[in-house]
Amino acid sequence: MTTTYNPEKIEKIAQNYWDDQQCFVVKEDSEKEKFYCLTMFPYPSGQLHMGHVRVFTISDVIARYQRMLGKHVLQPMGWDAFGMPAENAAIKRKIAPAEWTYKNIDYMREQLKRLGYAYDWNREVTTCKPEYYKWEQWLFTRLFEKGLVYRKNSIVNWDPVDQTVLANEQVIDGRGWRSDALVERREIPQWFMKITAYAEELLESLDELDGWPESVKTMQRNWIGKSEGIEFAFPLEFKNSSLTVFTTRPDTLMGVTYMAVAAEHPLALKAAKQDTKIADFLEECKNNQTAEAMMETMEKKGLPLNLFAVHPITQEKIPIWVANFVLMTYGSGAVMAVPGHDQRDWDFAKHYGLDIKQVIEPKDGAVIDIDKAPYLEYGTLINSLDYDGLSSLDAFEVIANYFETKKQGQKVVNYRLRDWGVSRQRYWGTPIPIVYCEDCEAVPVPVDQLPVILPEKVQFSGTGSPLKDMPDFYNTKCPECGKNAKRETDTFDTFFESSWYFSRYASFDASESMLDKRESYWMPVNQYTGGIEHAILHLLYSRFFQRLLRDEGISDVSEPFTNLLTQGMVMKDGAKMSKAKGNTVDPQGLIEKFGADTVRLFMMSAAPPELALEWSDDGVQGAHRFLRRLWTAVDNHDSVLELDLSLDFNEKQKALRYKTHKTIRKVTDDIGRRYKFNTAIAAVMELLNAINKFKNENQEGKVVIQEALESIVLLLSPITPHICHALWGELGHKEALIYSSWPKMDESVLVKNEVELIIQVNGKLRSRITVDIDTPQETIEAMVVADKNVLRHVEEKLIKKMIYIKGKLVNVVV
RNA sequence: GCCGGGAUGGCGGAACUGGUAGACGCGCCGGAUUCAAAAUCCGGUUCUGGAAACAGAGUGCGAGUUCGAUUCUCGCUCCCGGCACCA
Repeated sequence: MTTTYNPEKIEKIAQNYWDDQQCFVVKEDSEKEKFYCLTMFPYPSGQLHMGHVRVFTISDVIARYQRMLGKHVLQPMGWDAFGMPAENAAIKRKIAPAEWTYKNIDYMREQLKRLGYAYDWNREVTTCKPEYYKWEQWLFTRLFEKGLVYRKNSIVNWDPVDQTVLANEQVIDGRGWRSDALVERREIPQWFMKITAYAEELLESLDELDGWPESVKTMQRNWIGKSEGIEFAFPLEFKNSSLTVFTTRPDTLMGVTYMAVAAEHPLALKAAKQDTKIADFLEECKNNQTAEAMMETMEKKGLPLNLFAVHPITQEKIPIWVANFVLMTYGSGAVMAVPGHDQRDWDFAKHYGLDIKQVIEPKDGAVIDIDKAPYLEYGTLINSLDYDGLSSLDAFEVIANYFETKKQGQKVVNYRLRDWGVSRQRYWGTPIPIVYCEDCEAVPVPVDQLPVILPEKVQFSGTGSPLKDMPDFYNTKCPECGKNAKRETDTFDTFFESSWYFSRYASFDASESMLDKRESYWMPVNQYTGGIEHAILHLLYSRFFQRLLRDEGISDVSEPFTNLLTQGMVMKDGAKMSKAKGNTVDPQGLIEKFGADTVRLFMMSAAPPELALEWSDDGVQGAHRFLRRLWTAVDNHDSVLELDLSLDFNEKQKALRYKTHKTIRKVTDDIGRRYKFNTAIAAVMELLNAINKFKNENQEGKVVIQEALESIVLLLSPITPHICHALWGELGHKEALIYSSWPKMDESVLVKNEVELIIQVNGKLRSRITVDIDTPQETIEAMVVADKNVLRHVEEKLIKKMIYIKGKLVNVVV
């Protein structure tokens, strides 16, 4: 009797089975090797999009595969629930962010369940709940006591019409996205975490992260941006003060022809008081956007301050300029400009007609025209008085020593990494647990008063945070002196929540502490999967947080993620699929039409995980067709309950067994080592094609087909678990597939004594011969020379040599 | 601008360690089945020439190394991601 493949029905049956048997609920079990398989948790934006389906399926395939290897697998799921879109929805739809968020979570949880992921739903973590954010408030107050958090002024994008702070994303061509008003830079006090205190450790331990992609480690190294240089002062002319600069190229010291300071630098601010042109320029700089990409790509502009520094060695007068490209946040906010040997200094000098001096020449003494382009390499010093003839490297030491002995400067290590600004002038986030008191200043909220709960019933005006209009929230008593005081109304950056959620999954219901001893069973995460767009910020902050937890004594782990898989984005119309860009494809329709297995299979077969995947609606059909063919193949087969593989098989049967075991080997390697699910699926498709071509003649044939079909069902089960659950029963098994182990390939089936050799003439394929694997080289060469396809291409030409790669090819060079 | 990726048939991709370019799938073409269609099954499908055998070209562009390069080196072009308040 034939049945048809009905995904909706069989998927429900499989999911109910896993649910009833609590297959994915895990407890700590020291008897078994644990495997913590994690994906970056989603922001509950409304519906799942294809990027979610892709990353969750990748992780689920790995989790189910590891389970079949006998490991004790934890795969949790939760919600990165704070964030801007909830506030936007609140303004647009007049619905409170909390209500909108919880509704989205409920909908998306159902979508995830429909896709059949092997999650332990008992451990679900939602970051906007007080029982979660209470612990980051607690940690923050601990770090406050330790001096690892501090408050300082920093710059934000200010929308003067909406009277609100804008995210970089909300600034479009320098204007506010709603108001269209020109955005201003505004300095406000904000809270910072001292990630720079961990810069060296975060950098060094990258070397030991063998399970991370090299590209991500390189990005993090460059982001931390360690550079060794010297810091020293240029005295100011006629003044009893000096201008401190940092340079990585002290060897070019004699080539300094001007200095440049940032627009926020005290010297610039002072000069502006006497000169309206300078004041206007600083005013103009206030419209520069805060994003680094904007700073770097804008036109380089500057003005002389009519101030001069004195060169510490030559005593020459050096003009000081203010320039829009100098960053107040890096080094000392001032640079010594060496246009002869720095591209940006050169561009600026050319534009304003400043001197360009060559002080380095190439090691081979080649003559270069410094007027055409700066010379950026290391070399030999020239035009540098006593230092002439020194190499750049030697000069670094000599000049550094000169300043150190004169006590005018010293060698320093600088990092590009800046401290993490965690304050956000937004409502929908974790309240920063600080109280401001007139007498006691900033006071952390004591543990017994935590959590500081974010009120969920709010009205949104669209201008600024509603917390600022809620006296019930911000009016309080000072925890130290008891006087009337005001709460901080800023909230944490949402990266705060996502920097430790992975540990909380292990101690998901701990109510007395942030983490408990279950954390040490599960952490670190064995396999972390997520988008490449998180290569720096999220992954670096998480590595930082893990060290904070370690140094707080609540974790023994330093590195949170042992292995990292960065999956490429799902693109549509050439851009990342995202809600903000409005180019999303809703997976729901596809699931309803074809079933979860088809969607999972298609996502995994369309591209390898790391590659960006350009979405196309075609191809889903093909995946579905394959599953139907598989269903039919099992349906047409009479199952053999006892697999007797010691039978005497004929050549055709041996050939199918060879294919079966080669496929097991390939798929095991593709899923277990390479994470190439697309080629694993291709190999399984080939095996099914081979089964369908196989003409069965007898009982031995049935055994061989049974073996091949069982292999397919097992190999595919991490990718399409529902159909495999059903087919496993069809094949005669009483015990459910979920309890099966990963198939083992039989080496003896793969022994072959004949091999096909590729014959090339001058590297081009001309013929092929099949020989016994042990044929001696001389015999093979004789066969090659006699081959008529080879002869045609050799003709009268002289054979110069023959290259023989055993078991692979012969190349005849003429 | 800086940092990290990517580019292979009509399309998604394969070729893992320098050794058969195009596995597998989509699409398309032809055939079988059908009153007809859908579905299914069989065959073909890089381009050019050829009935075929076969020949030539071919992995973004330009050089180089090598018996042999999609793979390594150098120089470009274009696209994507990140650039610290999108998550």
